[in-house]
Amino acid sequence: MRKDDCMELDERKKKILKAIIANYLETGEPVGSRTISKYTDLNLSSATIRNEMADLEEMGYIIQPHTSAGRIPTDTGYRFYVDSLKEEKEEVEETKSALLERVDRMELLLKQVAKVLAYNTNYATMVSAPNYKKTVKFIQLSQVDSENLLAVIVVDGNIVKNQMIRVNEPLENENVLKFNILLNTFLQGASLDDINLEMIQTMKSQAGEYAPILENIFQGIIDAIHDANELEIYTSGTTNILKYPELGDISKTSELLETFEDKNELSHLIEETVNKDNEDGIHIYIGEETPVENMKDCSIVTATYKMPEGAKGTIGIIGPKRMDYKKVVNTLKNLTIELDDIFKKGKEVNDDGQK
Amino acid sequence: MRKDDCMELDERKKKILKAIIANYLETGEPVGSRTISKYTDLNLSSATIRNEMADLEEMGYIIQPHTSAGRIPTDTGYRFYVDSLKEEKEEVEETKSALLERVDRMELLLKQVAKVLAYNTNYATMVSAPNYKKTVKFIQLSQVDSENLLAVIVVDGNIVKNQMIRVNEPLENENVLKFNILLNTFLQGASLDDINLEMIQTMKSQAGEYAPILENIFQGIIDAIHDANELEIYTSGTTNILKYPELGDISKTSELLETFEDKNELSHLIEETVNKDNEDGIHIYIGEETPVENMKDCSIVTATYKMPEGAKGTIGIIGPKRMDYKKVVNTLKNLTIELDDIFKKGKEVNDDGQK
DNA sequence: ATTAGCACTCAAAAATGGTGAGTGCTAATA
DNA sequence: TATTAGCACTCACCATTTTTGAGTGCTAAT
Repeated sequence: MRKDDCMELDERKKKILKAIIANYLETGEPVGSRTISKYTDLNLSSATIRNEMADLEEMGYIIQPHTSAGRIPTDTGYRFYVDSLKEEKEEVEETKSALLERVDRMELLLKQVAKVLAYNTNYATMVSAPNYKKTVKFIQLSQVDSENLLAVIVVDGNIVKNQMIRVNEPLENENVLKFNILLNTFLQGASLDDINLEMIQTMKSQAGEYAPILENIFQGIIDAIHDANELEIYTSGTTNILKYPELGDISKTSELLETFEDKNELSHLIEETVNKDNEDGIHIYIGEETPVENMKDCSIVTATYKMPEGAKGTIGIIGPKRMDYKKVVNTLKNLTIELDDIFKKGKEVNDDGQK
Repeated sequence: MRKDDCMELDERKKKILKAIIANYLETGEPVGSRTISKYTDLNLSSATIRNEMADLEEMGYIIQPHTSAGRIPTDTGYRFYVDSLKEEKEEVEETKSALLERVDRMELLLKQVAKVLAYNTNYATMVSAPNYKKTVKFIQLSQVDSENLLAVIVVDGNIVKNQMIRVNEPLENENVLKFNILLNTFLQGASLDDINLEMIQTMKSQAGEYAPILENIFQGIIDAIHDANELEIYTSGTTNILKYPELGDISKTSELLETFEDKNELSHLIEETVNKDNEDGIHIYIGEETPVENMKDCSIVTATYKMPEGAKGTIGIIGPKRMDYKKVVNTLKNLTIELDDIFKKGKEVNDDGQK
């Protein structure tokens, strides 16, 4: 490196670096100079390549797992590769996912998306429910038996929450009716934020002698909305993680699996991806870049889908750093497009004549 | 073996066999004659033990993984050991599970049981919902928006099922009311079996012009009850499976995990344990004894819990054959007792004054 | 019936050695 | 000046051998 020590990669280096990484993605073996010498169209001898590789190593793009072995990409290397992919013309090919028939309940739909994604990519996948501020669409209180009131709360997106409420003595039928009217009058269209002390007071005063019970009911409802607001995450294909022993020893893999089962950590990740929006909604975390401790040896690719109301959710995969980023990104894009479509249609259908 | 070739185990052999297995359970290493010679209180030289061990091997209780190694138990050996445990005085010690506070919803309760069990035993655990014939306790139909009817169905045990039903045009309010009365009149207390063609016909005739819609509603309700009747299974601690590499290579482990995720196979197993009842509700499957193909290298221990109505469910663990059976059985017994209690109390509370 | 003693076995660990892919460096070349 | 050919060197990987030690079965003595 005489010319210019702090210069950026010149065209040739780029080509070589890409070739190295592409090759490594295919084979999983450290790639040597001779291989590249033939692999690329620029006719260079292995010696020249070796010099260039030495430079690339010095710059931190590649590394030797041990002396006298070929090179493998560093996180920085992967990052370069992934970024360079974006500049290429993208032909979003069709992914097979006719599986995605119309599903009524959000939960089933998302679970299915997770499955399809896992099936298509062979990685561990996660799908988050859209994070919009849920507002109450409909509340129904019913006396189930002498001691149990059932509050059924439907929030938009037709997510249904049930909440059993213990009461000491059964309410009379007409009182249940009254309550229902009261509740719906005040709460329809309300989000969690809207339910403030003032509103509660007003409602209590209107409930008269049943105010104490109302207390109970409120708690139930708040719990339910709270519940609905919680970031729900569905995962699939977690056992795929076992297929990539490069992720390290069993104990690490096991920790990874636990992180997945747990889902708490995942929700951080997902919140980040949703908030840090960018052009096409695709986020790629490589190795150390990931915010989840246990996944520093993996890569994470996520995509954001949007609902017409503006709510957003995330679908994503987690796999080894050595992954077919092109294909993964493609699949994710396709799925988000499909999801967006489903929601758009759902919207059209759902809202006709109601608002 | 001169005395009597086909004789049962004499007292000494039993003692030795137990010692071998107990030791193996602890260490996981093949156990040799010298170890036993010191381990037991019967003062015998290693040579004598060796002779006895040769006999035990011939009888199929233990085996050498290779010549000139110690012995490890066969499935038959484990079986003997486990059976002999039963005869001992059992002091059911307390397990720590104050975690089990009162939980309202069955689903949460069972999930928690699975967790507690996994936490206490460090094995993969499964818990099945009780399998009683669910009967409808309460049905509520409501118009959620212009196109969606929500059927809320409560079956006993306060399990709530929601079912969105698409309709082409909204029902008038009073019709919804009518439907509710109609539905509850006919269906309250009915099990899935009770809903036959005749009943449907009768109801249809009473529904008058809305009969076609009824069709739709029925399907929804049948689906829901069906759903409720399905054997639900909750698992936990599945990653514990990774901790026991003795279960074989990664690919086998991975298959096992998939079986667990899938839950279909598990339901067979659980049905069997529930039906093949025995004295204390404990079932132990060792190795080849298990009905699930993928688990031939594991042991499965299950316990049955009972609800006052007679419904039964299963909790169980899956681990390596080399497992602390005593502790596991203990933990299971404790948990079932606790579960039985919870349900009994629930019953008392629930049924007062209703029937 | 039990035991001491001894030769034998064999898995697992450690030592050994060969192979080859790949490197860095130097000197020759275009 | 950039490229290349050539060469010595490194080191993971593999297969083979050696060593070790726990454990056995058998026999003869108690």
